[in-house]
Amino acid sequence: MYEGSGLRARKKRDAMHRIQDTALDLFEERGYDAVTIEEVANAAAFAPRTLYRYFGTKEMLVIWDEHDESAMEPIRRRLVSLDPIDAIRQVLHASFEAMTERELAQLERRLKLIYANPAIEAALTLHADALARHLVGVISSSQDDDLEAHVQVNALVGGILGAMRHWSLSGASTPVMVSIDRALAVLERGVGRSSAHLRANTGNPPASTSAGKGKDHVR
Amino acid sequence: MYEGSGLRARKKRDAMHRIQDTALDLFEERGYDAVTIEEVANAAAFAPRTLYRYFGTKEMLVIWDEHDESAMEPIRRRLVSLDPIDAIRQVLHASFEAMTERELAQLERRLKLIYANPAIEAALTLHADALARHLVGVISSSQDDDLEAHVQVNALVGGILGAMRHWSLSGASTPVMVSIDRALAVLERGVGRSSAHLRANTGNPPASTSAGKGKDHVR
DNA sequence: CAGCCTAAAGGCAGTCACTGCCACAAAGAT
DNA sequence: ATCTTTGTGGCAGTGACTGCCTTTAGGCTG
Repeated sequence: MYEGSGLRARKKRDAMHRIQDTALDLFEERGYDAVTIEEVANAAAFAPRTLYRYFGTKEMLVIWDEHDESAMEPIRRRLVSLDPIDAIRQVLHASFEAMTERELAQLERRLKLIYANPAIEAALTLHADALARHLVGVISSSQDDDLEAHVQVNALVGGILGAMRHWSLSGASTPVMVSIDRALAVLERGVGRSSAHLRANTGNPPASTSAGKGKDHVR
Repeated sequence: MYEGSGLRARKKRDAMHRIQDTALDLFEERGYDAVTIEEVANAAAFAPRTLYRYFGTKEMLVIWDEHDESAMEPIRRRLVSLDPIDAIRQVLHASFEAMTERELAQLERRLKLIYANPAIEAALTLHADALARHLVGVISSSQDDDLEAHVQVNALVGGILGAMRHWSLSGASTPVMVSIDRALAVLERGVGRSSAHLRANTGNPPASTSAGKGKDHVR
């Protein structure tokens, strides 16, 4: 596993960018589902087998981000002294500021495709979930309560994804980071409390017994 | 689309239960990945095509819960007057109390399989996510802030899933509902604040510029 | 610079989840 | 009993993904 430099590494990264660009073109043009991996491979002049080696799955052609891999370390570093929300916020802010115009445009392109396509959005959720699991490992090893770490990180990741979806559904007009910032604020305040619509009952039990019929288990 | 009664409906539900039981047996015995849909179908004496019609996907053979479908209404009803956390908590409590011994055992069986198998866990995440989207629709139509609804519901669902995973990873010894209750408490308190490890900095900016290299975008 | 070695790319064949289509059977209405 | 409707079974196909093996090319050594 090589890393940053080396001709091989550069060649691979270049290839991945070319392939992703090609894929985004085709997906935008004809729809994600209507394009097969083989077509992308042909258009990008690579063997299908190679696409699979690079990206693993079809969805990753859209989801993949060059900088994702290197983002874990900074987060991990900050988690030692900061709570999860602040850690994520700082790293995200730094990332967005470091992005070029071209990268930002590419990101929006990808996000639009993601949220226009349930299959890709699903894959993104999974991807984020894997990241969450990673973070849980970091936190709970240096802290007391395991369950609390699980819940906090999962809620955090879920909340951010929710913000991104909302951003996408509402036209993607403002910068994504604004939505994410607002999401983080909501999470800090606590899920129960809404800004408007304030109420005082935080724990009265009853309501219908007639609804006893409506069971649910976990999901 | 029929509902509760009618002989056809009963027959279908019975068949689904039989098929799910068969599937769980096989999956536990030989591992989820090593069992094909066709084998499940044969063992349960149904056509593969029928399994797909009933369950849609292989993962749903494990995830499916008879009562899931009827659970949305009670939640929706409570969301009018309660905040999301209280609504979910009440419905979940009611559901668990209404469960028979046999149903509870089956639930644990399913959960063990789910969390022993990344593919199924992924599908569960997606399933939960779809439910979250539903809830967002209910809330944001009767409330002011769209984004807040997205974030809250997503965080809520994410947090519950986190609790369940933790419960599973830590041996599944206590009742699931206990873990979920604790998760809900964490969410109410706000993601930033941990119970122990209290700190006072909720918004100081800096830290490394050296970490500017570590970018990340969104996912 | 030649030649070796290791790692990556291409090609092939196969598996399996999932789908559309059509013929058939059984539930429910007349 | 007959008609209609709705669900079921079988068939053939698609396409994502994998293991395996061959070939190519980077990267290092003398």
